[in-house]
Amino acid sequence: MGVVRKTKSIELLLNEFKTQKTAISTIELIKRLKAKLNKTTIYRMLENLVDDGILHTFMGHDGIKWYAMCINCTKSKHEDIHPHFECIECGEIDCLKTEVIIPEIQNRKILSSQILIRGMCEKCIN
Amino acid sequence: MGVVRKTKSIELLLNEFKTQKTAISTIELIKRLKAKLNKTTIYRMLENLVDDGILHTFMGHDGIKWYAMCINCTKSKHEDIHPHFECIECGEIDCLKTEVIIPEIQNRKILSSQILIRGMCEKCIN
DNA sequence: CTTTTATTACAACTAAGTTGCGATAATACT
DNA sequence: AGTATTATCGCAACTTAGTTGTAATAAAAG
Repeated sequence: MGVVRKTKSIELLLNEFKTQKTAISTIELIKRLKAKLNKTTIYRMLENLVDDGILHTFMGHDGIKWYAMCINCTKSKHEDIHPHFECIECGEIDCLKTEVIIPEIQNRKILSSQILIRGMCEKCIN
Repeated sequence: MGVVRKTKSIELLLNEFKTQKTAISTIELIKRLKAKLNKTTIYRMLENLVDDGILHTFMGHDGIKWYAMCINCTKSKHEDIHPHFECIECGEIDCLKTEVIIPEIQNRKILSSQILIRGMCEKCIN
């Protein structure tokens, strides 16, 4: 349904994504905001913000959900077909601008793709 | 630790992967084998078979685990760096031979990558 | 055939995420 | 501004995938 009202909760949640450029997992958000927000509220807000094209979501390697700010997304068109990079050292995940080309496959129709690259980030490589 | 003994349970489980070439999710395996095997046993066997390089595992889009037979894997070297294709119509997932090139990224070290392509499979495209 | 110990079943648990519903608070309306 | 409407929120209870501890079972070694 998307976000209709400008509430304090939405402001609090979006503030997390404004002060941090990298992706944030649901469990991390719940941990950070548990003093002020109920986890159900957080789950529902995240869903609404994805509907509105403000956030996009993807899976980490261990099957938990991550969210990050959309850059060129609108309500109707999610341009989140970029790869994500997960550092195995610090656990941080961010969006990559790197374009990965998925070749056509005979007799199949590709609709979307999720690419999770794992390795060492700039900070942890040294 | 890997598989040490040839038990009826292992035979039953591997039989599922012999009669079906595509990947199978844990919940599907538990459903199919629940009359004969306990779910804990299934989870532990799957873990062992991955250790042995017989199966490889990856995440579906909804965060549940899938397993498939390895083709060129050994105990020490998992060559499962291929993409997986999930049909949004029938839900089946299979391994692709298609090679996807992940470009180098400045100041980062890539160690592995998971690629999940979603779309319509041969059967469902018509 | 006995002993060793990997394997299995069972029950109880954990953790991520969901659902239903009454209470609260944005926003619209007069 | 004051009231009505209804989106949003909090709480409790639930669901589901996966894990852990432990006693019983069964490969396979001696």
